[in-house]
Amino acid sequence: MPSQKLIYIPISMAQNITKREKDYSQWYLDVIREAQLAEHSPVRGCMVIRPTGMSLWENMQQALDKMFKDTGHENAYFPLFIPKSFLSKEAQHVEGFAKECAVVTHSRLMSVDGGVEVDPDSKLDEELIVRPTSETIIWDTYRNWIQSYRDLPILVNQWANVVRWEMRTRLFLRTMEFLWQEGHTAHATKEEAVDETLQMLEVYRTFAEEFMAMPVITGVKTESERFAGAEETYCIEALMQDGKALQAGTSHFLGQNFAKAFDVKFQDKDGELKLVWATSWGVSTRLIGGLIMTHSDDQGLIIPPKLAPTQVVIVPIYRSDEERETVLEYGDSILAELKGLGVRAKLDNRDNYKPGFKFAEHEARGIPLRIAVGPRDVQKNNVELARRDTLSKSFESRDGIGNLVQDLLETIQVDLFEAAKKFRTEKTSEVETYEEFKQVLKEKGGFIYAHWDGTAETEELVKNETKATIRCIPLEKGEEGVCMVTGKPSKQKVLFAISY
RNA sequence: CGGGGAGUGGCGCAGCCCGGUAGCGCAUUCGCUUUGGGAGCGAAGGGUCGCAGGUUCAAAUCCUGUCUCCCCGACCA
Repeated sequence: MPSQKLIYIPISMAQNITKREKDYSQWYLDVIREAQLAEHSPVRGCMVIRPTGMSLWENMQQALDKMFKDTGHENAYFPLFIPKSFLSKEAQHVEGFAKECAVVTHSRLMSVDGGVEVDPDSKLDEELIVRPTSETIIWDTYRNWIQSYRDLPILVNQWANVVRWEMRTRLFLRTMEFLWQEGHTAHATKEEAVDETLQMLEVYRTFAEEFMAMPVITGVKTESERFAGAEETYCIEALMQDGKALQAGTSHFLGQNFAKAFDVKFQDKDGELKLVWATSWGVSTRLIGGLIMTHSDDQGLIIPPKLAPTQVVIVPIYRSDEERETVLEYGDSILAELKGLGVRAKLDNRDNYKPGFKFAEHEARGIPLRIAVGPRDVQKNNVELARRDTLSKSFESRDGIGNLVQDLLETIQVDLFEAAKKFRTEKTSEVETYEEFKQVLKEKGGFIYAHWDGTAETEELVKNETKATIRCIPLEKGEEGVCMVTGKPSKQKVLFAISY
């Protein structure tokens, strides 16, 4: 776990900064700033994603999108605005989102004394809601797309922005506007829809663990944590370095709720008119927050090789123009070799920064591997290779560097996952009594497995008394027992944690 | 939305208590010297002190309102 004190302090600046006490949030914000991922926008609770952050997101998008396509999905795009009446068609759905909607009421402005005001004459007949999620507008559309069982399944995904008027925001983890992907599928049978829900949960698990190197627990949400309008919400839960849990992705089995609300029926093989079964699933830019809080250290961000916009940076070291020329030529040849192997590499030939500065900067931005080359290396046919995750350095032969880098990138990917998993294991406890639960939560935090009687009352009680919530009922079945609070029977232990 | 803290050149801050017209470090630009872990010296540019009112001869400083950010609660991907 990072010391939470400071990252990236130029010695010359230290005296100015060290005065400031830093907590985990501040550390988190510092990583974002030093890695140049994002910043606050002039609008409350929103953020500007900088190119560095965007290319990271694009890599995540690309990997996810491929996994969606591989499982038979297609991309589509639905409108940003949802007529107010649509939202009220599914009772639970409105209830869940009503409190956090941005509402468009007018369509024009007018000049008044050099300023502008809303033109009262432009009031809309029906207000438009800026989508907090797209189930309603999509199911309204699906009604027209679906008549026969031959029209099913519909397997659609949308990459979009959504707006939720949050009371309290946090860069990446909870912004008012965020980028995400939302899959919306329609099926002829319940079994097929349930299978789809579980399949997408597995896609998310795979992405989190194999690409983000972020271990997750898969499970089902309790009724109180369920998505508004869903029959069942599945999720992946990750553990951050400060011991708090992060819901990293959700996959919902929506039953026939939206089909009923939007009157989406199909004629089946047997000639009968039936309601369509639905799923929806999504992950958002919150994943970037999860990535930061899983891997970063006091030197800054650490990006797993598979997602890193730049996987290897080559830093040339030289004194004279003559040396510069030889070293850059040497660096270029390495760059060409790496690129030829499909490695995302860059040569940092900026002339206005010294090598030490570049080392620190690339570390802050989380580039997995660094190759430093100077006159001595050229002479010996060497390179200096430095790993971001372990901060270790070694000298390697120039020959075969491409393959070595490829291997090392894979190693780093695996090591990051293993390190995160080790951390999670250490931060995971299993308790039998409520006393033990409270003590562990206070002293150690992290994930706690405990028996629960399955009632919302007990869940609520634990939440009120300890702030810990049931993150999920793990899919991996455990043994039966008795509830730590009430002593009533429990089918299996559930996962508790304090969450973001 | 309730409680606490904060908004001053691009970034990080001091100045505010006790009003007198803005300063430091970093960054930027130019020059010379430097370059294997965040370079040195010299010179230069850049701020109507979050915004709006008020008090005053005079406001970054005092008063009121408002917006935004951070932390703690309630809400949530």
